[in-house]
Amino acid sequence: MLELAILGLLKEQDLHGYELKKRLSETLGPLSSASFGSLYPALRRLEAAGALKAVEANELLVPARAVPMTGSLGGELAAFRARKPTRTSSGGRTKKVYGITTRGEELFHELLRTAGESSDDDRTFNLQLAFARHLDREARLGMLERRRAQLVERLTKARTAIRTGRDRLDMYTSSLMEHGTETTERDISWLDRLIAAEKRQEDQQ
Amino acid sequence: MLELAILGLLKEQDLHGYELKKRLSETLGPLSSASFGSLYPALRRLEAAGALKAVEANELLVPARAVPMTGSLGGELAAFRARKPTRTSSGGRTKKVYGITTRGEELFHELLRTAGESSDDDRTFNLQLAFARHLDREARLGMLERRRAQLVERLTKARTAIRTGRDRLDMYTSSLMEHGTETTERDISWLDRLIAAEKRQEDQQ
DNA sequence: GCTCCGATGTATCGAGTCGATATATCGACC
DNA sequence: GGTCGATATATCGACTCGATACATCGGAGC
Repeated sequence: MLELAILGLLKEQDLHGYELKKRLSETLGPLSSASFGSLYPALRRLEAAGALKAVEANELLVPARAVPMTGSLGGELAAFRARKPTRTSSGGRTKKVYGITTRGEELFHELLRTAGESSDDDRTFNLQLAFARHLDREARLGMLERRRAQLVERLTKARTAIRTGRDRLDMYTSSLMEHGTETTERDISWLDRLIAAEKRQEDQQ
Repeated sequence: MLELAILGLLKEQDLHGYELKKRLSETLGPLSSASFGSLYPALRRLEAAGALKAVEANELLVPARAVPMTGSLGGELAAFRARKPTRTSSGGRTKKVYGITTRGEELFHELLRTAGESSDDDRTFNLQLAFARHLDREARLGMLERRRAQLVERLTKARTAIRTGRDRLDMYTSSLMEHGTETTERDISWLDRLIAAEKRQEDQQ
């Protein structure tokens, strides 16, 4: 769900593709990554869906030297158009800054609520949690409980797999599975702390 | 690296697609998953590369009732050919059992050694470890150390991201990152135990 | 000044994966 | 006899990744 990440970041601030990519890999760290090969198509998809609009197409090709003091807008435009053909095809230093639309905000909340309902993908949940502040307490609690249930199920299956494959499993595989279940247990405890904190705040209102 | 998982499973036993899928999602659990949409193309790729060969195309369409006692092989074949066209296109209960070739064994070891050299993908490493028993101690130690280095780097980046984004981060995101770094720390400790065990055995020889 | 390099920036391509779906058979249960 | 769920192979469209192409800018070094 790259769309969710894009919309979430653009909700806070208008950004262009390259900057978006940097924030995805730095700020959101390994929670989302994403490459240009998926980012730019995603931006076009979202723009086509009316969730984004190109706020500003900042042509950095505009020379630094001052434009003649005629104040003529026509001259500006002519110069702009004249420069365009120098770009043989795509690319270059042209910035395309995107902003989120009302439709985009709606889509964002839609994705934030429903993503991860089917599919217990870790990265999707991380992304949802990273933007959980945009949800009301009830939806947030629902999301956390749903995730908890998924992890409990995963734990059950993992334990069954360990019990079933006893003896057949070599040292490395069993160590891997053991460590995996411990990690899942800790994830559940962590979720429980988040849920408890959420309910505490609910009571205090 | 679905190929690695397939080759690893077929190294132990000849299997057909559906059974392979079951083992991938049950035995190897959430370490690998894989869907039919990637499994069958992968099988065809491996077969085309000469890493696998179809050991047995078990036509379950063969009727259970005994063939007339003529002992005529020609009759058998004719009946077999006659039944074929009843399958309009693909699918059905026909089993195609695959076996690994010498070329496949080579490819397996190649993948086992080199996979995960670039890209610190968790699932790839898990898969490598699950088949680590097929490597010699030296290669195994190298693999573990390489993974350790990747996790340490990930930890450093994560800590920098937390320090950099202090204050700007809301409660949910910081909790997520905190929990992420703790998990990575535990992964490193676990790796250290595996490395230590490996070196202990090395000494005892 | 000049040139080369690395960061900035948009974009596409091929290959691989997923989830959904189509097709078909089998055994079991009512 | 008829439906249902498991077994089985296969493809489709949508999405993602990593590599690559193209293009410009700023600075470091000569």
